[in-house]
Amino acid sequence: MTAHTLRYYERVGLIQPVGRARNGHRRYSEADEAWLNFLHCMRATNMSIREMQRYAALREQGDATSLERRKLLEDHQAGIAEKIAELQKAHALLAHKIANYKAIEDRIRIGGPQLVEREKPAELATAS
Amino acid sequence: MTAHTLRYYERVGLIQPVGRARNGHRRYSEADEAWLNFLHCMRATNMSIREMQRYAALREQGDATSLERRKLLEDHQAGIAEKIAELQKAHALLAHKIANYKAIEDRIRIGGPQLVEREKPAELATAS
DNA sequence: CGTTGACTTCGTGCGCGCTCGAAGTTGTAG
DNA sequence: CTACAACTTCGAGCGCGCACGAAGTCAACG
Repeated sequence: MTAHTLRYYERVGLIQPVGRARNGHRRYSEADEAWLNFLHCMRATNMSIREMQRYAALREQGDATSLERRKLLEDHQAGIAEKIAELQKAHALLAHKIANYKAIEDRIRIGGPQLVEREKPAELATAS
Repeated sequence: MTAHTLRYYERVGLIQPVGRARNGHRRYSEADEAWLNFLHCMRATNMSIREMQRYAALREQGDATSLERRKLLEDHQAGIAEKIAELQKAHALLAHKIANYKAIEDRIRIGGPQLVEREKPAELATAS
C-alpha cells in the first residue's frame, strides 16, 4: 500500500483522520494498521471503495449497525464464493488449453503434421 | 456482453472484422461465439485487454506462436491460482467476522451487555 | 551551514474498460 | 404508408482507483 493510497483513503473517509507526530507526519496506530489490513483484504477481493465507505461509516456508528454491517459482509462473502467458482472453472479451462498446446508443440518438434486430421478437436485447437 | 462491448472488442482488434448480413448488420459465426466466450472467460478472471490483444495477435499468426501463447496462458493460470488462494483467505476471514457479529447481535437481543468484558477479542470486535 | 530526503496539502492527470449519444439506414408489424 | 425497433459509425464521456507533481516544511547527516 503506497503513501498515496493511504492519504487517498483518509481523504475519502475510509479511515478517520489519523494521529500526527509533532511535525505533522502521520502516525498509524496498531488499530489503524489492523483496519487498513482489513481494507486491503476487502479491496483485494474486489470490494468497491463505495462499499468500503459504507461499511466504515456504519462502523463509526457503533454496535447499533451490527446487523447492517453483517449483511454487507455476508453479501461480499457470497460474491467471493461465486468468484472462486468462476476462477476455478477458468483454471480448468486453461489446463485443457495448455495441454492442447503441448500436444501441438510435440507434433511440431517431431516433424511436421502427419496424420493430424482428427487430433484437432476443433473448439480447442482453433477457437482458442 | 453488450453490443457496445462487442463493437469495442472488434475496434481494438480482439476479434477479426466479423461477417455482415446484406444490410450491414454483424453476423457472428459459431467460431466467433466460441472465441468471444473464451475472451469473456479471460476477462472475468482479470486478464487485461492488453494481454488479450497480445494473445489474439499471436493466434492470428498460426502455430508458430504456440509456445508463446502457451506461456501467456500459463502465466494467467498461475495468477488465477494465486487469486483463488487470496479469495479463500478472505472468505475465511469474513466467516470469522460474521460469526462475531452474530455473537454481538445475540448479546443485544438478550438484553444489553452483561459480563461482556473478555468476550470481545479486540481485533475482531473493534478493529473491524 | 548546506543538502538530502521524507513528509505535508492541494489539485490535477491518467489508464482502463467500457458506455453513451447523435445521426443515419433498414426491416418488420400494424 | 407509417411507426418503431434494431442495427450502423464515430467520437466523446465516464466512473473507478489511485498516481503524480508542485510547492512548502522539517529532521538528520556530514
